[in-house]
Amino acid sequence: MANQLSVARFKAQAQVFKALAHPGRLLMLDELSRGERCVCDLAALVGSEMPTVSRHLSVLRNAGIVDDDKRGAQVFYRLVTPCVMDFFRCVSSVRRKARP
Amino acid sequence: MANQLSVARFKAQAQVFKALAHPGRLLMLDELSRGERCVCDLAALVGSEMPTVSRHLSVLRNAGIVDDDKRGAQVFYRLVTPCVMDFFRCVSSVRRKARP
DNA sequence: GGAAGTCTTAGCTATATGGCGAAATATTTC
DNA sequence: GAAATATTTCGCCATATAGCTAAGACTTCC
Repeated sequence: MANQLSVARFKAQAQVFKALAHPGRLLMLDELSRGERCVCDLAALVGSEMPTVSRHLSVLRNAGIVDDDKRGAQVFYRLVTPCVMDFFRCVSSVRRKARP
Repeated sequence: MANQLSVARFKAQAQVFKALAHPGRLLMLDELSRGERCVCDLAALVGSEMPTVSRHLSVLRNAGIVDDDKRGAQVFYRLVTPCVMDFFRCVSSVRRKARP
């Protein structure tokens, strides 16, 4: 059986993948790859209610993928680790091999 | 609001991330990166019952990440898209920026 | 300071996911 | 062909996730 150290490491890594495992969150990340956006912008983009979007953003923030910056009444989110976007190329190649 | 095409694309991508969003499955993928393994090997590795492991493997197979090869009474799984392993480096850098 | 705008938190419900044991299926061995 | 081995599928329960509305907190505008 695997040792505890690697189990803990994979548990932490799984958290990051879990944060990426939602279409709406990927859509928001794609948008954030072109610059910071406020919550209202992202809510309009994905077409969900603001509380829902706020929750999604907190998931991404807790995973260390985005960061927030409150300016006035608005909160702007931005991508912390742009390498996340590089995943998509590989994911596309995975998808081409997926069975329906 | 986002167009339907990109929504569909992100939905498919999210499926791949969802398949990666489990510590046990990451552990198995790490093992498979060193060569093909039968289900019983992987079950011993993660320390779960075989039905559980078999289910995890079918998730990975449906996502296009692994493929199976039945030889005799055993079924061997192997990594189809090794680029998946490259994710881990980036994920590590994400984790270092995550808030606890 | 009250109204309007922006965002988050809380409470609720519905659905998805993960684990197990039991049962079904396929293969080898005797 | 019966017993043993390897794997998958099924049925069950417990927990996690996602969406909503309502309510709370903060900022700006008048």
